[in-house]
Order: sequence, then C-alpha cells, then structure tokens
Amino acid sequence: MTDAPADPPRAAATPAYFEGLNEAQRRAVEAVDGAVLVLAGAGTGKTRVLTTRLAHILGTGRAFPAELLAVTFTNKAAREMRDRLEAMIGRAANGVWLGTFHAIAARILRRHAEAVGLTPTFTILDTDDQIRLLKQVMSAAEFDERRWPARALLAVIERWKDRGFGPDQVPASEAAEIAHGRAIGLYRRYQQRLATVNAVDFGDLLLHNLVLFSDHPEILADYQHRFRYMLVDEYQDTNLAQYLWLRLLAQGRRNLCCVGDDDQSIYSWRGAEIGNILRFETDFPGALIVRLEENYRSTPQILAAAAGVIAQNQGRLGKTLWTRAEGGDRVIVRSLWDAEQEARWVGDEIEALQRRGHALRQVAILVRAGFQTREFEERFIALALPYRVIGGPRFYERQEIRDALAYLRLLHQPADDLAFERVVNTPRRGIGTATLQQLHAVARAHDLPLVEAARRLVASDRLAGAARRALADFLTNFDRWRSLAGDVRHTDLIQLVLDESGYTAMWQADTSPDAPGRLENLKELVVAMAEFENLGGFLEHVGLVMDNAADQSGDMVSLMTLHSAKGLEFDTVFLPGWEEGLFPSQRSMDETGLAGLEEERRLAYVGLTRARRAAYISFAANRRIHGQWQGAVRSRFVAELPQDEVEFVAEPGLGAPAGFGAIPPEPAGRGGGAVWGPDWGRTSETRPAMPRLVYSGAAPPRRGVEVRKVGGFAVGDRVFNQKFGYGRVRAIEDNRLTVAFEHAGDKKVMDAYVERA
DNA sequence: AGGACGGCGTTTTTT
DNA sequence: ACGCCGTCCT
Repeated sequence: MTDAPADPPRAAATPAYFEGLNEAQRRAVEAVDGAVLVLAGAGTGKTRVLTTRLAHILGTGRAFPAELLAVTFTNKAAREMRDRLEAMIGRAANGVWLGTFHAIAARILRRHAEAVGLTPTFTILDTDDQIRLLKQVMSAAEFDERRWPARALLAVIERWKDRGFGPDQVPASEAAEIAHGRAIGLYRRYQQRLATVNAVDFGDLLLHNLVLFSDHPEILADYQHRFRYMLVDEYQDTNLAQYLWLRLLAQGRRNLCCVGDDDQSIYSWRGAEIGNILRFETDFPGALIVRLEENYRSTPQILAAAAGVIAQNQGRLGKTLWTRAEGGDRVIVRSLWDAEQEARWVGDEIEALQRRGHALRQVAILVRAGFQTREFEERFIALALPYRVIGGPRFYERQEIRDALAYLRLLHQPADDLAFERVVNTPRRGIGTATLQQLHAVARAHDLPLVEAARRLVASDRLAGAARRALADFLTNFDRWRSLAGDVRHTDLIQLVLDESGYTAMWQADTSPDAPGRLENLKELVVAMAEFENLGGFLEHVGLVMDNAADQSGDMVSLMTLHSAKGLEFDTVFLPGWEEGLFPSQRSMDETGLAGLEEERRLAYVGLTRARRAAYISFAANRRIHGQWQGAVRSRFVAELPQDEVEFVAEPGLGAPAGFGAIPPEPAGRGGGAVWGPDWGRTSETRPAMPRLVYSGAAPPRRGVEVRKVGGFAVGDRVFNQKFGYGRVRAIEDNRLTVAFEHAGDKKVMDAYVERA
C-alpha cells in the first residue's frame, strides 16, 4: 500500500522560486513544518504562495510527490494548482495527491470500498439521482411530499452529512424537530438504499472516509504516515466533516498548512463553517499565522471601498489590504430609476469603455441573484454587445447526457438501479409503470438489484407477453453490450449502445427544435470520453467533475453571480442591485440574522475585490420582484463605503439621497433611515412611470412623494413589509392597516407600505 | 401515454 | 410574472 520509499533524496535548495516573493509570502512558503494558517486576502498572490510552497517542499527533498496532499474545493482550482506546480518544477506532478476533497476522498474510498460495505465500482450519484432515490424512500414511507419536498429534505440530510453525522449521530433533539421527527428515519432508509445500490452521494464520500478511518485505525495510520505535508486551499469554505477528515489525517506528520480568507467565506448555506478558520489557533496550538496583505490587483480606491464595507463585520480575524499602486479612479456609485435604466446605464458605460479600447472580456457584471441578469441580457442584445452568462445548465446535467451516462453506468455497475430505471424504457420499449412496479416488488422481496429482478421476472410467467418480450430483449442487449465492454474501446461501446438501444434513433425521430442540439451533445460526449483510458476512469470524472468549463474564448462581457465570481478578476466590475432586500438579501437576513448579514457583506467584499481598475456600484428606486413592482431603498452597504473614495452620481430627477453616507439602518433590521427614492415602500401592479427625462440628462420634474393607495386589503390577508417582514392584517381604517407581524408584533402601517405575501 | 391544468415557489453552487 | 412539477383526464 505504501508506494513511497521511506527516505526522499535531499536536494540542494535552489530558491530561484523565492524571487519576487514579498516578505510575508516568503514566510508562508518557508514555514513548511507544523501547523500554518495563511490568511490570504483577495489579490495577494495566494496561488503563487501555494504552488511555491509545494515546489519548495519537493525541491528541498523534504518529501516525495506521493507524500504531498493538496486539497481544493473545485476542480478548476485543482487544475490550476497542478498546472502551475508543474510549470514551476518543470515536470509532471503526477504523484502528488492533488485534487478536490471529494476526488481525494473517492480515491481513498475506492481502495477500501469493502471496508465500508461497498464494492470498488460504486456509483457517485448526482443531485438528480439523489432526489429520485429520496423520493422513492419517501413514497415507500408514505411521507407527504407536499409538506416536505424531497429537495428540502435532501438539504437537511446534506447539512447533517456536512457535519459528519450519519443517521445514528444526529443529535436526538435536532432529529426530533425536523418533519415531526420523521426526517431521521428517512435519512436512515436513504442510506440503506444507497448501500443496496452500491452508490454514494457527495456527502458520503467524506462521511465514509470518516467511518473508514475510525473503524480501521491501521488504514488511517497508513495515510497519516503517507501524507508528510498537507495543504488546504479555501479553508474558510470547509465544512465540519472536511475539518474532521483533515484533522485525522494531519495527526500523523502534523504538517498542515491551511490557506484561506475569513472575509471571503460566502458558503455557509451549503455547510461551510467559517468557525473552522476563526478557530484555527485554538485547534492547532502553536500554529503560525501568516497574513498576506499586500494586494497586487486593485487600485487604492477599490481596496478602500472594500475595506470600508468589510470593517463593519464583527467576527473577523482582521486583515488590512494595501497596495503600492497609486492613482486610480474613485468607485462610481450610481442611482437609477429601475432595473431597465440600470441596464441601460451599464450598457452605455461598457460601450464607452469599448470605444476607449477596453476589452470586453475584462468587464464583468456581478449580481446577487440569477434573475437580475435578464435586464442586462435584454439590453446587451439590443446593443449587440457580446456577453456570456456564467453558470447555468451544465453539460452533464442535460437529459440526453444523463441518459447516455445511465447506459454506461449500468454496464459498469449492474446494481445501479437508478441507471436501470432511467434507461429501461428510454427509448420507449413498452416497459411501463406496471412492469416497473413488479420489478420493484421482486427486487425488494429478494433484495436484488433491478437487473437481477428483471431476469427472474422474465424467467417466470408473471409478465404479460409484450412486456416480457420487451424486457427479455433489453436484458439480452444489455448482456451483449456488457460482454463487449472488455474488448471494444469505450468510445466505440457508447456509440454502439446508443445506436442499438434505439436511443440515437429516438432523437433523430424527434421533431422538436432542440433535438439536433441533443444529438450534437451526444457526439461531444464521445469526444469527452476519448480523453479517458477506460469506462471506469471516465465515469469517475463525470461523477466528480460537474463543472462547466466556461468557454473563455471570444471578447465578451461576463455576467454572473457574486458567488460564481469568487476567485476571478476583471479590469472593470459592475455591481448592480445594491438595494435592501436584494443585496443584502432579505432571505439571508431573515434566516440567519446577523450572521446572514455579515455573509452578505463578505459577498460585497468579494465583489469589490474582483476589480482591478474600476468598480461601478448601482441601485434602482424601483424593482419588480415576483411580478410586483416595488419601491427600493439603497443597500446599507452603500453607506458603508468611505465617502472620499467614491463618486456618487445621483440620477437627475431622483435627487441626491438625503445624507448619503449616513443612512445605516439599524443592524440586521431593514428599512428605516432616510428614504432616497421618491417611492420607497410603494408597490404597484404596473411599472411605476419614470419621471420624465430621468437618465437622459435634462432635469426632469421631481416626482411627488405622495403615497398612493394600491389595491384593497382584507382582514386576514398575509402581507409583507420591508421593515417588519411577514404578518397578517388584523384591522383596517381607511388606508391604515394594523398588522400582526410574525416577528415585530402589532404595527400600524400604511397600506402602500405592505404588499400581499 | 401524452397533454392540459393547477398549485407553488422564486438567493447563492460544488462536488 | 413565470416556470416547473405533479396530477388528472382524455
């Protein structure tokens, strides 16, 4: 099991790679032994430090490649680290255990699958399969899916897994609270089903590792010994299970270097524990902390803006980014009438940049939520401004790809019931729900995979003639394909299967406009497969690499969410939609209060620090949310920007907001403070009329601030108010409502300040 | 077996 | 407003 010799050769240190490192970076590279936390601010050369550190360890002969463990969160980050390491050391870094948490956990798990009751060919399920499996479990348990959608229950289970809890470790009090205590039973059944079909979900990869290590100390000891030096990127994004995994592995050599930035922790909602990075010194007493604070990316103004915002957060380790760079423009803060105007303005600014010779690929628009991209897309189409939206459906999530993969999965692992169900009647071959139900009954009764159940059913006489023949044909085909699997190249196999199964023909016969595209995608799949040696290798890749390598070719503006922008940089960044409720997101604040608000603020920090040369922030007075026009207040984050570093451009006609820079609403509350737009709080069915000539330059007549009555409310209506949240109408006098708010209690509000919820 | 209809939810994304 | 999903009807 040990593929590494005991004594790595010592080589003379050639610190050529130290060239150009600043003092802090060099400390981070040189401190190879013990626990080290590198607090790497945005744009401080983190990746360079990481790769240099690995090169340094290898170059000084402290370890063989196979004794290095370097973990990242995304495949993209892993790829980048590997590429840069190889460029630095001038040879392949094959031996290094470099990959995502999940990829490395999967690699370990494949080696020891039997130890946790799996076989080495286990399938890694994606979200779609997880939902389908959970739905089966739920319906078997006669669980009302309307009260607890499978999606929501899966999220609960995933959060448990993130914390390292198997069904037996979930604290009883917590288990009792969810779905009247029934969630935990469903979790247990779900895990049993996974085991039966020899499959794991993403969370299981880590969880099974933890079980493996605790049940088999000798296996753990082997890895503890093997991993002489460990490196973790984006440590602020680790969840509890990942933390436990790292801590176990690091107990051997005790050389653990974690790199991260607490100010960029934006994934708590998927289980990331910012506490892991905040607690580092306590977890690893005597740890060395290195702060990388010299920023090589942005102008002083951008850094000041980012610092102003993030300084409002409480729980931080604290870091101050600075730059040697001088000059630069102030951050532009712009108010606009509505999202359409906002898009119009952004479009015009981009065209102006373009005229001055800026590349579109160096411009990004970063939004809080996906729906915000629509206005920009429409405007850019009108302007014929090339753009791309990052994030969206991914290649491996397309129906035709998932179907094709299901065929392959079934060949690779016949116990994969989810794959079986997907393909057994795709294309239609007359195996309907009735037959499938019988199959399930047989499978359950004899604890068999569906394929085996199908064999029994075919051998018996319990199936109607047509269905029996169809199923028998399917099994015959399946067996033949499987027998070919050893001799035929996997790229040939897939084409053969898709043709002989009638799958290709199904799409060829399809007259819908997207059918040709689907056939194209299937061809692409074959091309993608060619890059792998065999079927198993390819399926592992598909299971773990769900990223959509965004096509970076072409000079286009990038449109994406703030979350997807993490780790990227652009010359010019537009940050639209800085409005209370949208950014910071109301939901985030409602659900997790101050912690949620602080995470939103980190998101603002991430957004600003993506910009190299220029940042533009904007907010609209009116925005349509769920089809309702709503008055909007500028985000509290606007007021947190240092006034000297920003240039406020009031929309003509909207008037400058009273006391710009001094509106902070009460913490974690909303609304309050000065209202900047003429119509804040008002809702209406139709788009509010824009004051004439807003945005086109001339001074328009200022719109009155009278609040108009909108629609009648009735006692008992559920309503929403920006400041108080949700509540129910208790009484009405004229246009004044008495509302019992869920959190704020009874309040009197004007009807125009609430909307139906 | 496929389409029409109604109800519901609607932040963020990776593996 | 809108789209997706599940159910029910033809």
